Amino acid sequence: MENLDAVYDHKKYESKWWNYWMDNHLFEAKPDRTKKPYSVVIPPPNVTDRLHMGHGLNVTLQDILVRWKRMLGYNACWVPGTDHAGIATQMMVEKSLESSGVKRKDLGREAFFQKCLEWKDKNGSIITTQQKRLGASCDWTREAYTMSPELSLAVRKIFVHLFEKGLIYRGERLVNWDPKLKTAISDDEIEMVEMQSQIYHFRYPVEGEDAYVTVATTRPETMLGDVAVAVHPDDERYQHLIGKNVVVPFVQRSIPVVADTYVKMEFGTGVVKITPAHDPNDFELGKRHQLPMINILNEDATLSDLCPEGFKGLDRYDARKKIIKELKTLGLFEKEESIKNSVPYSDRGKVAIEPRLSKQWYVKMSSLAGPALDAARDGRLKFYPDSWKKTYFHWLENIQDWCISRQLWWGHRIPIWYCEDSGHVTTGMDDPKTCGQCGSSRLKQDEDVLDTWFSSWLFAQSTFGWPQKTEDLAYFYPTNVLITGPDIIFLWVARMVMVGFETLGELPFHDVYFNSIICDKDGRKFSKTLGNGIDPLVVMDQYGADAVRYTCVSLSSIGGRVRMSPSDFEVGRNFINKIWNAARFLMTKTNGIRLKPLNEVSLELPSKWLITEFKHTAAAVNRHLEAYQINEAVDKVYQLIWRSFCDWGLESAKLTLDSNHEEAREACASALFYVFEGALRLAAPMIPFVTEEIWSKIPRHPDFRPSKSLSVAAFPEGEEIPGFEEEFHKWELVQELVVGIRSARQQAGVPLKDKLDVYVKCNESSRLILNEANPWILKLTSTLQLEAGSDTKRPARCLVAVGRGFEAFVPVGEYLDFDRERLRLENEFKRVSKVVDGMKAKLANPSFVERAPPEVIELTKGQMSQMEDQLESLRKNLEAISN
RNA sequence: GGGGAUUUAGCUCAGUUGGCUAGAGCAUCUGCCUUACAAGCAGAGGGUCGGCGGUUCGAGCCCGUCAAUCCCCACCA
Repeated sequence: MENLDAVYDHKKYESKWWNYWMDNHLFEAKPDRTKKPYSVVIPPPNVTDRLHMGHGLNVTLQDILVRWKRMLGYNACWVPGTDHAGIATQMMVEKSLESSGVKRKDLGREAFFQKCLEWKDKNGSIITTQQKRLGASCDWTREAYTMSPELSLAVRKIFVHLFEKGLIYRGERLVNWDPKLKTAISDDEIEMVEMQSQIYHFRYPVEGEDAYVTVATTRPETMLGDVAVAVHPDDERYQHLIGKNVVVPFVQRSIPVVADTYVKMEFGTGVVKITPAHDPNDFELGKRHQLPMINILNEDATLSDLCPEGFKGLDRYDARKKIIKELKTLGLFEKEESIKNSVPYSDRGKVAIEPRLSKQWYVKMSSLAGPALDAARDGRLKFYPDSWKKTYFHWLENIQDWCISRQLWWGHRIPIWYCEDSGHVTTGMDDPKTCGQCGSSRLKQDEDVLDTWFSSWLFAQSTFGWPQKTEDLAYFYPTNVLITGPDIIFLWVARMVMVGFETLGELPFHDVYFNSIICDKDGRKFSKTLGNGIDPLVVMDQYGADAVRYTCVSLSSIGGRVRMSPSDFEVGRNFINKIWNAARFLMTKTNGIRLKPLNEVSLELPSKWLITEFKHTAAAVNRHLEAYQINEAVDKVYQLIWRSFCDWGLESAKLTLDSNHEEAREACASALFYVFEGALRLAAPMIPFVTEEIWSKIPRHPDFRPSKSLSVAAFPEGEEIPGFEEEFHKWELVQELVVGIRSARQQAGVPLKDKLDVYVKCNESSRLILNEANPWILKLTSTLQLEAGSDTKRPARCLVAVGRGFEAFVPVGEYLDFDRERLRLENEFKRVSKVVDGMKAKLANPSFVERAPPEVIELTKGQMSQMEDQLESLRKNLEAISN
């Protein structure tokens, strides 16, 4: 027999088993029609990412499900991969270039792209290395990357497909412009930040009159692009102005006063300045009134050449100051007020975005949304928790067209070519050489790249080979479940569903599990700026991957948020330590004992109980995992190993194992290994490293088929053993008695070393059970001698433990403190009488007896008579002690 | 403005279709170095399940309402 080290050294075993799994290709999956597939694609992290606790939880949840199904015999395929992260990567590379004094533009497109490739090769594998450390049982030979040739082909295919279907179009409209990154971003990539702002009131002189109107704005610099002022058509204050012109100061532009119901009379002054090129509402109003659009911003948010001297070239915020100053000089400034408003910020660039007029490529979404909505409505697509469905519906029902072009260099270049002669626009799976309309060869490809999500939305099919008709795709698609955060329900999940229908006419998955958002102990999201994050790598170093996995998952129920502090991981570490020590003890204690199949040995009561506990747990774990109640499943395993196996199983087994009854020892050891080995298999998906190490060292139980790794051993399913259920309840009685005696003794202050006698009053069937369990009861309660029977008399100077169907007297002689014991019994009496009163009232209620199901009534009756007996014995004992 | 989530022990949370005396971990208190584990063992205390109302024989669970906290979406001249 091999021995286990005194202490579990996670560093040593994690790498050992990882290498073993990899060397034996245990997680690789190929289509195999003899097995049922179970496939999952990972939410691809950005190549720029470092593992944080959110990833940690997400990866662990997926890994538990995948390992579980793999052990159940499914052909489990978990596809890993990363996302090229257009904006994030470009920012990183630009930053590192700038630190050596190089600007992106100076380098040029080709060279910059090359730099990005280099950066990706060097840093892009960090996150995947970290996922592996957690034990992610992906098929790592399938590692996907959104800019790989295969996935790029899929991107090209869907683009061409949508273009030809008329669902991709180029439009000139206002986009969310990130002036730092100098690119458009989609509506879903902006974040509204509430802040204290100033609103400025100033005057526009009415043309040809000695009058003015007062407008209010938070962005006065946009006045240089004003093309009208608007009032409500019913506003009596301004009727006389409608149709007249006012003059924009600085540019001396004469602009009309228009009437539009968009204007709210009660807001501000009731007059709105209209800047169609820089405000979405103004844009719409401008279209209604055929107003011109004046683009006053450059791509870096400095004022454009359309602004007058003195303003052009100024940064937007400098321009704001200057405008105010000049308005004051002109006597047109009225006042400023402080208000709270929300300002759109770029998610990535962390600067205020500007609505800016530009030409971009869009996907028309409304027709794609239909099937995605239907699937969720009719239940083919399920969310866990279900409440996210509303969010999903709301977004899809109000879906906006998707701006997919980005003014970046890092990404999939848009496969669109413009003919410089005819202006004809073309696309295709192959790069066109000549214009399809005029035959000219002067073609120019679009400069922009595609939104990164335009590649990751295809992840469920592109990673299996789409658009090729591969065997992988036929076998593994659709995937079984998507596990991700609710924060990307629009950006990713909904779009995956839409493109799933569009590419293969099928849902990409039927279940979506949304994992919790991880917060610090004060309930704040982890963020870099707060510095409140817990680095999974640090805690893994400290406590081990298994401890981190266990803690993470046990803390997070489905959905919601989970508060986490670094000390929480001690719980996980303690659990790992407990299993390790249990294994050590079990192995040394049973050294040399032959293990036999369970049907060849005669099992003792506690063994039968323990085996039944294991079966119950196994069934519950499968049930919970099936329902995505993963924390519940993990908790069940914890309780089995710690509470049932260690506290009761091993403790009571000590007796038998120390005896010289060889057959009993064999039976006992066989049962212990049967359960422990099974528990390891139950725990393996959750804590794969430590279980694998122990499993490799413990002797093989003859009831199990050997396998080359615990990772591919059979997962226990909890089929019951006939006749054991009754034994199970017998031991439960024993447990109640043991706890009762221990409690009475301890409360009375009897030292453990003092062995006392116990006299139990109970019925005949209980007596038989207690007799059978006699040696264990003695052992577990420091009892010298136990007598049980229906006519047991209460001895003098004793403590009493009253349980379901028994009364246990513990004569303690000197130790008896009458007051203390009386108080204890009184409290117990109060507790029980409360319950009895409740039940009495229930049974006295005629409608309860009439309408409740008979089995419930029977149950209540049985409980009540039992509790009345308890109450009666408590009363008698109180009486006895008071005399 | 619209939608969602949460509220259960001092703390963090379970509680799976309404039905056994509401559970766990941590923390606290008490006693133990009882043949593996003090990162442990044994015991104890602690909850009118956010408030109110309703449905029901029966509510932590279902409905309504109020309150608090948080999140998402929309708007913000």
